[in-house]
Amino acid sequence: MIRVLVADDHPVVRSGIVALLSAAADIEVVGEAAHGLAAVSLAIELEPDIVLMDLRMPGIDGDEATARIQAVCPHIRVVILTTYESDASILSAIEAGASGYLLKAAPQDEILAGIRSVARGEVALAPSIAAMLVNRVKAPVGPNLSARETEVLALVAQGNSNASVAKKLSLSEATVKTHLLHAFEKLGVRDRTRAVTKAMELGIL
Amino acid sequence: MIRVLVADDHPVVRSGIVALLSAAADIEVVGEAAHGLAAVSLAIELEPDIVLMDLRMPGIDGDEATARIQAVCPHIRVVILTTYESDASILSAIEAGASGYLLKAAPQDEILAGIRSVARGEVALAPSIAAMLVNRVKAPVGPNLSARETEVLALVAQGNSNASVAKKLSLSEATVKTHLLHAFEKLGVRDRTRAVTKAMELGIL
DNA sequence: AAAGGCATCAACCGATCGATTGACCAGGAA
DNA sequence: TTCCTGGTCAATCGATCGGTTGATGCCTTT
Repeated sequence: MIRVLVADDHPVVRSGIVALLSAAADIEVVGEAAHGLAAVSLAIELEPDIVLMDLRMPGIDGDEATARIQAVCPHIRVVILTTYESDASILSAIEAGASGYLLKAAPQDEILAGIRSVARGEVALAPSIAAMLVNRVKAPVGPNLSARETEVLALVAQGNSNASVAKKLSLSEATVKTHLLHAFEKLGVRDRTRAVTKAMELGIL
Repeated sequence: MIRVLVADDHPVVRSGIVALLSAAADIEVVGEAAHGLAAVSLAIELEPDIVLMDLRMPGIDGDEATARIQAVCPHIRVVILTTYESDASILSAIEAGASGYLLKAAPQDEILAGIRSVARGEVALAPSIAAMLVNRVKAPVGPNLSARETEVLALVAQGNSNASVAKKLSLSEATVKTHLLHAFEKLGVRDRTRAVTKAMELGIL
């Protein structure tokens, strides 16, 4: 019997998940949490095999909750079940120690299969997520702005002029320009405004 | 008996909603749709009292589906049940003809109460939504960019120069500048880059 | 009819930006 | 060591932008 703790701040969604899990003969829902903090304390108290967790929750979010659970009880495996499939959220969830990342949009048996996979010690990823991660690794085409370049671009995004950025970073204006130009090249862009929007699209800012 | 059609692309969520509704003695779920188009055709076919609809759906989204249903069957009332509470999505849903806007984060009985309200001909809004609308009306502090200003700013966000924007909109450069300056004023900003990021923060772009 | 908001355009000017070129230094990889 | 990357800086110049002022015409509201 796989013992599962369900954490989701939406009552409707939570009850839907619980109903789905309860209907499976080999899965037992041992607890429910409505926010991140409750998920952490319940996980420590109940020691479930798996925590099925939403990312967006009031207070501390799924990432943070996952990290805290992993810090105390590394044997508990966390599976993220969420609506979103943005690059950033997936990566940060996996960094936080999640063993699975499933989408609410997935068919129900896919979700059940994912939970069983993780219970067996495997890693469960939704197909679209897996594809995305493959792309990440395969094609580092994602423009790697250096730390400095990102820093400069972030200040530009806030409406600072080159001179203003230079002052805030204790640099010469020439250096700021250089960093920006390098960022432009990497982003394939010709002006600061587009650089900022593109960086945002790519999740760099 | 209130006859309800449930439209949501997430199986887990949909079954949760259906379970909730079915448990209510005065509500009957007459159909389920997994995407916007199905919601429209099922609504027309089944003529439910209420369509309970998610906003984000594959193909045509909740807004569009709502508008189409209202166009054909204005007596069917649409209630949006979603995760999001951004200004823009709420307003466009209401514009599309929705009679209610509830959040999945709400307690279950609040959702049921909302459906019953709409069935009685009232308008049901989640408390936080209501508060937001009040603020909208009370404090038009939210910068209202004119259509033209927004259009210009959007092109600037894509990296277009003033001249380039002028060309694309068949305007003189002078006019583009004027629009941008007005946008700067309204956004309380001094340069184009910050204007773009601020507009994004405010959900204008 | 008058007033105000919006869109349109013009001319001007100083400030800023973007492009280019070239330079120096530190640190890691080959 | 040598090569390469990343960070630092400078000088210059044309292009672009932002601010300002002022003007016209079209709506809607009053």
